[in-house]
Amino acid sequence: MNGPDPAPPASPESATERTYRGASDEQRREARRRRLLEAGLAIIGTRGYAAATLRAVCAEAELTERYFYESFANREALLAGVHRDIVEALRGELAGVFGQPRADGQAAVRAGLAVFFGMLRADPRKSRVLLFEMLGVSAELDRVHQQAAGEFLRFLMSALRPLVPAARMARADESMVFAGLVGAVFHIAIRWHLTRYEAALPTVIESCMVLFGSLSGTTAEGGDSPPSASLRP
Amino acid sequence: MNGPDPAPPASPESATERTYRGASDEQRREARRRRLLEAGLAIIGTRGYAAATLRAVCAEAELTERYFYESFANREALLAGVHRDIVEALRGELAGVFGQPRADGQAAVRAGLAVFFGMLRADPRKSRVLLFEMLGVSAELDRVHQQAAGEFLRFLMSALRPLVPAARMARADESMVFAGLVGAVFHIAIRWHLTRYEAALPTVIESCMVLFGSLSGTTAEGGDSPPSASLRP
DNA sequence: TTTATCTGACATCGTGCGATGTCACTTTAG
DNA sequence: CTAAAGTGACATCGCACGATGTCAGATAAA
Repeated sequence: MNGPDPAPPASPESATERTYRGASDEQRREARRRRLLEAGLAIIGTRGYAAATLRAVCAEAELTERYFYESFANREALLAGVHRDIVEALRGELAGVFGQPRADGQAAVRAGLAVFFGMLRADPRKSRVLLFEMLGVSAELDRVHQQAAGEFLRFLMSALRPLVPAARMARADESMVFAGLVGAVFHIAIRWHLTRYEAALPTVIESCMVLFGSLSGTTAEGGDSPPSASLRP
Repeated sequence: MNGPDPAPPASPESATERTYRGASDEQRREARRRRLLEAGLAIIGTRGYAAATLRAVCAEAELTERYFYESFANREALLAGVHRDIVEALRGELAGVFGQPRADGQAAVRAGLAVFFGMLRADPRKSRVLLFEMLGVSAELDRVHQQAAGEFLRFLMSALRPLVPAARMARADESMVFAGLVGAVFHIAIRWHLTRYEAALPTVIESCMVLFGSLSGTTAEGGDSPPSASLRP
């Protein structure tokens, strides 16, 4: 009567597969994870990381604490996950802009800046996570933040580096200069956020281009005001 | 027998004045405050703001909790105080550099950068407080951080603005451009800190000057390498 | 229907927080 | 000397945190 292995009851690693409410194990896990990430973005992006307590996040996601630890080791991992989603969305769009080498590097950089600032203004919660909440939490997250800045740095260098005369970098460190430019863009974004996105998007982009333009040898292209030397406010 | 008001026992505001161990009320208060600030710098600057618990700070300062509340309303106020000391020390030294208008604006900026980066390298704890621990704690401290960046912005504009041709700023926002430069300097400082101050100070300064140089019309002054257009790594 | 898994609400544990209080001891003022 | 003020080492309170555990009821597979 004993059939050939009728049930695999205690399979190691518990590879049990079972549908529940019409969704597989993986699908349910992933759905919960996405809900937690969305809740994390909602809370961290509006009230800050300190307000993103376990219970607050779980209440926002309408899940219990157990499912938090199913997807994240701790609060910090949630912040890292939210940040990662934002950075990957940006990277995806920027890769489309900088993917193939363009003839006009400046135009590519303008398009990239439009993507970056456009996304931040479209969802200020992402601004807050990307620009404010990542620093000072832990050394690990500081590193992640720096790594994300490095991503943008590579895009910038790919488009801008061929335009920079080597003599300009004589006594400087090239990667440090470009890192400074990324910091400039970030800081301008921070100001823009704190001033509630008051300035127009083209003004923001052109302000960045002024900084980039100092690298490439090109001077102002369409100035209509006289080059008065010194003016006091 | 009842003399004319022999004792002012319940004077309002308790304006009692009395020396203790050779120091007045105010002097003792101030000494305790300074010890707490030093303890705060030691802990926040090495283990982070999260590690600066009330009891940890009081233990480091060799004072009791009562004296913490004598000088600070809460932990956040301590961080603000530590930050304020750092910013004021920097402002004092920078005021000496940028105080009177110089003939050579670039030299003034170089001197200012040397002060800034020199202080950070001399005490990396201050770097950490100034560049890492201020962001993401609270909206109030974000504002304080932004205000400190504004101080540096004013120094930078005072020395650099007369050199910038107005045409360069045609479609940009001037204060936004300078804010970007401050952000660039901060970001370079962050990288320098995270790489344990590996690069030489003059290299750091010249990397900043490359960014500033793009504003003023001046091109490279002492380049000894040929202006090869495009080079691949 | 029975059995095993999944789910959600809640309890528990240790810790640190802000805040306040207690009490012996030291130092100064009268 | 005596009384008052300053000091330091702790204790205590209520609360919320991160983290982990418990257990009854819902759901699907046998």
